[in-house]
Amino acid sequence: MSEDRCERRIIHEDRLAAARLALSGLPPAALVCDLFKALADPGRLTIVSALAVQEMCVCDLAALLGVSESATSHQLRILRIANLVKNRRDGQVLYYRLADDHVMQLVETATEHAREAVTGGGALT
Amino acid sequence: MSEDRCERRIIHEDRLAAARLALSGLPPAALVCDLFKALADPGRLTIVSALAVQEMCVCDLAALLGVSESATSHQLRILRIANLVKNRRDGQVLYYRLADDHVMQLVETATEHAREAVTGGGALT
DNA sequence: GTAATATATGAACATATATTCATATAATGA
DNA sequence: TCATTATATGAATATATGTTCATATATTAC
Repeated sequence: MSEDRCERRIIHEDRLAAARLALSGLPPAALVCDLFKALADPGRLTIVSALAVQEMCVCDLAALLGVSESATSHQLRILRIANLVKNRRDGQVLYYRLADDHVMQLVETATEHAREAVTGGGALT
Repeated sequence: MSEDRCERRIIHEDRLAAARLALSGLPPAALVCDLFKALADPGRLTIVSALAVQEMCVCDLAALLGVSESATSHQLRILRIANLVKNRRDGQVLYYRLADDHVMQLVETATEHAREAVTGGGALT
């Protein structure tokens, strides 16, 4: 009759407590995670990298990605909701730009990490 | 008979060229993107945040996340493949730790961004 | 050697996500 | 006002992803 949910092993209760304490001071993981989710697509990452250079409109970005403007607009919506990009209207055209410095910093750090993985992290030839 | 694939509008060809040039100097987006994908899950992000404090074993992490050790191990594999975590064995126990400083830097920047979105980015009451 | 513990991994299934297509909105020009 | 251009968005479908369950591997104890 009893539930068996509590039979988990806990080797280091002290570490568990320390981890819980540290996590309690942070925003919910799901919230922070949404930011990474927004960057976790090659198309959206390309958009962000391009916007690091200059602001661009939807049809430019669509051409850059080689996908439809509709698909591009959907991607931009996700980036907007995650507060990664902003836009300004000039007539019929919406120009997108990065929302703040965090975005570039994230992409730069990730790019650096990727470079090291390719360069230095390979097999010990 | 002809394909209509080339009818895309290109408003700013100069910007498109500049973006292409900038992108050509970067690692492929799909590669960098894998890093964000690895962090784009609340469970994995929680693991990384916990490992920022101290190294932990699989069953500790499973207890922390409240999921099975199998699920935790699958998540750790993804983090390992993305070069975000490393482990060392002590007897039967594998202790996981962050792979390098980039990881913490990424999570810190993202956390900061999330905090600002909640704090400052809210509606203009 | 066998048993037990800690972790890893493959397959299957359920959910999440990205693109396409059709349609809606917003701004401009006639 | 009507047509056109630029972008946004909803629904549907196809693919990707996470968890579970069963099983495999590695280490230690006996």
